[in-house]
Amino acid sequence: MSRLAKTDADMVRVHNRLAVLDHLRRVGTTTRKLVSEATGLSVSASSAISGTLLRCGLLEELEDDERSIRRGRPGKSLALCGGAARVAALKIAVGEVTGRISDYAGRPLAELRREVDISGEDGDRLVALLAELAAALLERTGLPDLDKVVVAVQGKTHSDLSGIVWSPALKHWNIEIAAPLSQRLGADVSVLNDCSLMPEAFRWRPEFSGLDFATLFVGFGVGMGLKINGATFQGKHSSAVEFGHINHMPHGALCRCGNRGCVEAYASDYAIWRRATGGDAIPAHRISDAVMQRLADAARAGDEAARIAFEEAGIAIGYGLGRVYTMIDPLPIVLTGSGARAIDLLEPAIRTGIRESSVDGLGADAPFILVEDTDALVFDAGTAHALAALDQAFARSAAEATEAA
Amino acid sequence: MSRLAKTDADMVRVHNRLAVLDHLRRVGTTTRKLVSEATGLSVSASSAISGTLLRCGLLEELEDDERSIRRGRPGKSLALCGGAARVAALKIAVGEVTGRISDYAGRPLAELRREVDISGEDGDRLVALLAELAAALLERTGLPDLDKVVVAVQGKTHSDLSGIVWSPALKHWNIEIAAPLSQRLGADVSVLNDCSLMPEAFRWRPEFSGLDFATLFVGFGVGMGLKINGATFQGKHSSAVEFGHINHMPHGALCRCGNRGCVEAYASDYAIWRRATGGDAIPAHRISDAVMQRLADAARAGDEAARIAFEEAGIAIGYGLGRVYTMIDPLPIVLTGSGARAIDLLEPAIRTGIRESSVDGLGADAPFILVEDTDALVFDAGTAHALAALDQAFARSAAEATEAA
DNA sequence: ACCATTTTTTCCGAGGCTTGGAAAAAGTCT
DNA sequence: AGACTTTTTCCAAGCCTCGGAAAAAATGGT
Repeated sequence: MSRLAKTDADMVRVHNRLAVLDHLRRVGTTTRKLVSEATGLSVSASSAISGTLLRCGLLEELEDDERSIRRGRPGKSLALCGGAARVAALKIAVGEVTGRISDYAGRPLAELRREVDISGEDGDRLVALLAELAAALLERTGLPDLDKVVVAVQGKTHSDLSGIVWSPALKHWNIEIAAPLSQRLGADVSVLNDCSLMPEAFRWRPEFSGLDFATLFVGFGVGMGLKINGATFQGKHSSAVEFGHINHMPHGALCRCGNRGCVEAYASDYAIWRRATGGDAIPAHRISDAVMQRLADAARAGDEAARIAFEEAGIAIGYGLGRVYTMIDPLPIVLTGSGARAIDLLEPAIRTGIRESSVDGLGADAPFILVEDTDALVFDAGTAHALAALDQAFARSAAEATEAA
Repeated sequence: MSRLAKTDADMVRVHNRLAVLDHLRRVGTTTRKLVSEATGLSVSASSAISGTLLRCGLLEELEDDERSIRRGRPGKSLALCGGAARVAALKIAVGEVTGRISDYAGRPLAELRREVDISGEDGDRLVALLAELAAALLERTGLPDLDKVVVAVQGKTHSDLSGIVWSPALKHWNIEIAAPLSQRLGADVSVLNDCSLMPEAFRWRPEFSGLDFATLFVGFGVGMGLKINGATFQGKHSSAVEFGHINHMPHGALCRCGNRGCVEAYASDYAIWRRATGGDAIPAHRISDAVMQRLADAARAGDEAARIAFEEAGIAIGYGLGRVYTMIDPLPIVLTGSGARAIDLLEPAIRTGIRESSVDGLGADAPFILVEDTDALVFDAGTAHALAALDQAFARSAAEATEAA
């Protein structure tokens, strides 16, 4: 019925603890005084909150032996205590399951990759595979258990973070992951779409602070993540921001999703490949990075068919971005995937597409930021998402810890 | 630097007062007990806050002489005190300037319409015209002054709510409105795009509570408003959600904005008219509602050219919605403008368009809610926006009022 | 070495807002 | 008129944060 709920002292406490943790995530190491300046809290409050978090074991005081430059009592350095918790970011993709485990400070502890044909797996076996991967990761670190797990999935996921609706990596539909995996691992599990999760990787990076932007993956598929009004966008029904399936051309090229004219049907690896090689069917298997690399080299060397394929891909991406810009606003783009490696071939066409499809050509000069390692980006994003969830939980539960002291 | 700011008792007080005001806006009249139940506040707190707001003159106790049905002490009815403030919603459109003044309870007090050719006006004269309109409205009500004014504009407005970037109603660009009009009227002024403002009209309507939806205006232009994650979307750079200028067809029909293939170039009055009459130029003058009505009747009577014109309009709208749905999520649509009157001609094509352009045809069954009176919708929206701003201001300043008592 | 200076941290009382329970108020029902 | 029920008010208590004072920990100068 009513939309606005009350607030009380509890909320204030939770919010302010979160503000302190958030500041620490941004700067890595700080002092009570600096916390006070960054958050606007009084030094007394900053000191009190830091003390509580220290007693909870979330923070630790560092023994810094560097002689201070300035006069006066040097501030005691505070940092997130890595040992306070462990999180895992797992990734389900075509033909592989990968994962990274990190400590509470965000430091990676171990990474693992399993190349397996998972296409035929049902829910039970997929969960078992993920659990086994998590166990193997834990074993490498010698640590006992996990506190939070994020599963990033190629494909559409449920908006309640419970599992997979559909994935190109799997034949089965509607696979429940979160609940059974959570039971196995004894940790909270969230399942999200890999592309829409990507902006989380920049959550605490100072150069992206307060900035709205989009992440764009161009590869075997085309996907987008949106950071808007300071929050990573999540749809109500599905993982959303299906940029690859925004229609580019009515009744256009055939897309994997069954529709015609999607951006993906022009800009994904398979679309570029089939356009360059003269077909119009969807290849049964994934086009390898090596093949795409050769195709790009051919285009650079003057192969007309290849050049046109990349150009049309760029136009489709550009029109898609222009449409997004018209709706939302021009945004900087973080670009990753095989498209990032072929940016020299794509960029002019992308900018042409934006210019032709947005009012006054707005956004045609939006900056592109290239990220080479897509896997690392997804791990960073999943880890950040997991840590943010933990911070929230810890800020809430620190109430009990206060009494324990 | 840091994103999360501190919270303290002041914030709690402001937030909770706002919760009480918000509840009152939703239900109209309430009691202290009901406030407590709706907000989650204790009855003591609810009573204390109500008392403060009463002393501030924002609320009033009603003498309800109806005999209570239930046993026990009857709750004393509380309602927003209309006399606490006055707000105006002004509207700038092609060939007219209109306005409505309302009291703090949201009751309309007067409406006025000036049909004038404003196309050649510069900033000063436009501000003077608006000020004169506001003064005339005030005079009708016999009230002294305004507390908040919202100006809804056809066209693009600055995201800082300061004025107009460009409007089809005006020849001049970049007209500053808020600051000079505010100085004249002695009230805070906000300038917003009419279409993106529309969702505000439903801010406190119970059937839209907590619901994300879009408002779609189809008429002389095509515009959209977006309520998303509980907030009315506002772009960072411009008024945004330029649905009418989302590209429908690369290199397609010529649009007023200079681009080719915009949704507006297929779905607006002028687009439908020129398609039906066989031209491809943009008519110099606005197509009247009467002409559009006749065109619709012709289509219903079997005129093939007219039928196709409406069908192509529907397809363009449908593809546009499908693209939005693919990005965000399927949303209910509140439809208004001449397009709402021709919904019988448009709807099948719109749904076809959505089906062909969204993954799995998702959203093809999204509900359409028709609103006949577009002017009233904009006034409702402007008034709600103004009242929400006042509530926020009052909740903040009630601090001083506490001491005054 | 020693003391003044500077800066950070801790400690303590005060103030503000909400809470929960008790008391008061204002009706209905028998 | 008295019992009962429900709403409202009143008051002590609990949690935060804030501001200032005191303590702590380093540097710089003599």
